[in-house]
Amino acid sequence: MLLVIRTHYNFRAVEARWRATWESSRCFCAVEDIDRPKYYVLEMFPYPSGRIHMGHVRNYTLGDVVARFRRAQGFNVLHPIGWDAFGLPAENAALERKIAPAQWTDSNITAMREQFRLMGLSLDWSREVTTCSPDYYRHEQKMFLDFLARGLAYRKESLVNWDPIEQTVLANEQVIDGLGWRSGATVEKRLLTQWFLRSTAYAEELLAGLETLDRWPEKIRVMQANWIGRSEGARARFAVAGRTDDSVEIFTTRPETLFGAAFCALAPHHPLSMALAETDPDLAVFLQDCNRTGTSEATLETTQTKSYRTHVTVRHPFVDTWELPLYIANFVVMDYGTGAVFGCPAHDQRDMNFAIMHSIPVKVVVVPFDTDPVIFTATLESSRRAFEGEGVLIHSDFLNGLDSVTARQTAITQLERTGHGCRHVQYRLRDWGVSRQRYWGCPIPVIHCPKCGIVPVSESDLPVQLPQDVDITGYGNPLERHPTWKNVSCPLCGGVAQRETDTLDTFFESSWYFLRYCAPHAAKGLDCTAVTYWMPVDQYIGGVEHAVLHLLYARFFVRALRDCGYLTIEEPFTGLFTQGMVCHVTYKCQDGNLLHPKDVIRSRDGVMVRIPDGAPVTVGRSEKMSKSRKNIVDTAHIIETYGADSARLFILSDSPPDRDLDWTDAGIDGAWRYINRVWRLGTRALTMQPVERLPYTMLGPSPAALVRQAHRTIATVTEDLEKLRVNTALARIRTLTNAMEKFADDQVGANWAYYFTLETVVRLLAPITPHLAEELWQEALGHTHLLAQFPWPTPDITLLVETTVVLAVQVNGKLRGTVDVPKGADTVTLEKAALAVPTVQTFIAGKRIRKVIVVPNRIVNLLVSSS
RNA sequence: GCCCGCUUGGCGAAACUGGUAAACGCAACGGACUUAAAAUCCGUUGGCCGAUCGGCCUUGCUGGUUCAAAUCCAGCAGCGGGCACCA
Repeated sequence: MLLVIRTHYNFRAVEARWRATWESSRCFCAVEDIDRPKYYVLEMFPYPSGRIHMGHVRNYTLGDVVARFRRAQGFNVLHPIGWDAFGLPAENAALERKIAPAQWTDSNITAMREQFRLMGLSLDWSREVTTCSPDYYRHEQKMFLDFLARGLAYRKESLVNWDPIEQTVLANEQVIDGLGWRSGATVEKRLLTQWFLRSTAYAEELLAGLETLDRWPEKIRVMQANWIGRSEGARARFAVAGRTDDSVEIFTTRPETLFGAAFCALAPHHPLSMALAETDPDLAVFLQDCNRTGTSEATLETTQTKSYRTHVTVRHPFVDTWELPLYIANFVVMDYGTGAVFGCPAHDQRDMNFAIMHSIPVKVVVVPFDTDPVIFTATLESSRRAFEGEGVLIHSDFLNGLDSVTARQTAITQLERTGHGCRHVQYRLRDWGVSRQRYWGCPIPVIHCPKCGIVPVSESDLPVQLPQDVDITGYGNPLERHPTWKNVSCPLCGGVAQRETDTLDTFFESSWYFLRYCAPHAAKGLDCTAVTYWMPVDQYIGGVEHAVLHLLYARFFVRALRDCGYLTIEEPFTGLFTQGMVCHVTYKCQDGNLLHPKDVIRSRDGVMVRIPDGAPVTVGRSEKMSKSRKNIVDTAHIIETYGADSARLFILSDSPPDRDLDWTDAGIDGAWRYINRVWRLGTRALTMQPVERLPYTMLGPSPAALVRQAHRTIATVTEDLEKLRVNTALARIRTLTNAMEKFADDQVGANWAYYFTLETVVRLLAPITPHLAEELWQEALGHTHLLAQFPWPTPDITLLVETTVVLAVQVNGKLRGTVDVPKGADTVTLEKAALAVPTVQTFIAGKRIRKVIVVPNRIVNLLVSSS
């Protein structure tokens, strides 16, 4: 059918048509094929909030560009999607709207699935996975049991944020300025027995593995390395004076400063602190006081150092007769190292501050190299600035005269020899607490039996399903309060027992969903053949906010699964791309209230005003789109007005994908205009005489130049897309379409050159604006098969070779002219050509040429001096 | 406090390994078409000076290396991100 020439592209009809064709042809469904190289591209799966936002559009469009590009390159592409469906918002919705979390989640998924479809993404919907489905979480319950059997899952007491009004545990994000987000009650710290995964067992491996991730952003690797936080040092034991059984074990990175020790301090939750409090009522009060401190960052920042001097003293590990005071201090954290420190005021600023507060004497044991110890000591004491650098040891018995690096090793050796300590590598990384006292999560499949203790649910009883009939009130844990669900008989003794009512952290589901996509309907959780074929993910794309938690948990989880025999890989994601945020300016009217972009319009004078009354509006800086800033642009509305291709094109234009992007109305208009320009280029092909393919050598000069430019564009766009530089790829394509618009002549082969160039543009645009490309491919170019299944173009490399180059000519380093020269010309020819440039001659006339620098194919620099 | 980034026209940006700074786009301005508007098309657009040809300056700031620096080095400033009583 001939295309009717119109000035406007009917995106509604075109997009709907090709979407339907792709879907019915199932051309995006992946099938394992060991004869073809695979490519696994994955965007971080969405939480089903109910609507897709611009961040999603950016994320999935980028992924789709990669998927379509790699598919065209001949890879067997896996590009799946699913839903990260457990989590707190569903419970909030249940509370606010009296709708069951499952129902709320389901209807959100239905709505979002439709919105994703409208974007024309080349997703394999046959592999859709929903994490709140028992078919999904039954497998992670099995994994949990395997972890438990291997000692990778365990229980221990841990501090949680406790809301005394809601009688519930709060996540850190739910604690705002030390208060519960809903109740406003002061949040307390409570010790609760919780489930943990032993992620610290993999600290070294997770750190070393970062070295192999050369297709990850450096920034993310640094963040993970810092998070894991490896420190080398020693543990040392200080015996408690007068109590033969008790000792205080500390960790230090500076064991060489032990002779400068002035005190020891314990965390309030240290077992010895608790033990001492039993016979010391003042200490008990102090410990209670410490528990009341909030956990938010703001609170931590303003928290004063609080400490308590106990009645006991501890003995120095190197000098048995030397006794040091023992403090309990709130700045010592229980879950790092041993929960105890020794204080060395002269060489640690925080210890110095502590010493000042408690009038503890300062003993200098390290002086900077080539410095007088007496003068230095005096200066340090008066300035009250600790010296934390390297230097020479003094007043330190067997360490005297050593440099601090050597002394560190000597001190450790001595600790080990005397049995008072040992070398130790400490990580900042903590074990992953996976317990949540929440309803909408995966139930932890264990049973608590008064006789048998913790009993795993037997495999045949999986999944442990969430009850449907829960009452979500906002108080306590709904599973705990459910009348019958938790009551079961013990699988071992058959006696009365209770289910675990904690559910798993939602990061648990996201730690293995990418494995499930490989065989989403398999009876086993992981199908070994499919996982071996598809994994690892070749290109993972998502927001930088997951740089540490999700990406680190997943890396740990895959290793834990490996050790349980599920798979053999180590790193789940060999390529990672972190996209920037989508931002928008904020609008504020004079009363200080924020206004939504749809309530604001540009007046005739060019200033922004409020829509109903024309009241002036101030434009604030561009910030990440969010409800609270009222700067969200509605995705559905944009797609409805401009079409998916325009939205995709805009979001990929201009800004490099890893940087933040400003959403502007002008920008989306510009994308829409460009789509129409390409459309018109397509319609122009229809008016041409039937096109006959001509060999390049028969083309006239101008058609030949266009064809050459098309080949060059193929080469550069391919290179750009390999590196996800979509903005520059688009700039190249635009340059080519600009040339097409200007191209008008009747030289030999003009029609062929135009047709070929149009075909090139269409093929290069296919990953970016797939509907438009498919339409032009079939309707304007006359192809009868799907472009979505057609190979990527390859440039004719013989046409990429330039015969001439523009030589820049500088005089004394300043550009004075250019000249066309044959490519590869020798230096003598280049120098001659350079000297002949008229604009150059005016600058060298009457001057002496001292030196000539010739860089073939690039530049000639003439150094002249007057006279 | 510690650790990372980043800084180029009015704006988003480009520039391979040090070799013609500002490609591509947005906005703006001028023009064509139109009764008019929109759409479209054609121009101009880093700054300063100069009638034109042209000249001088210009990649956060100050220095350095080099025939040549947005790019490399040192110091400083500003912005952003991560971690944070981590011993």
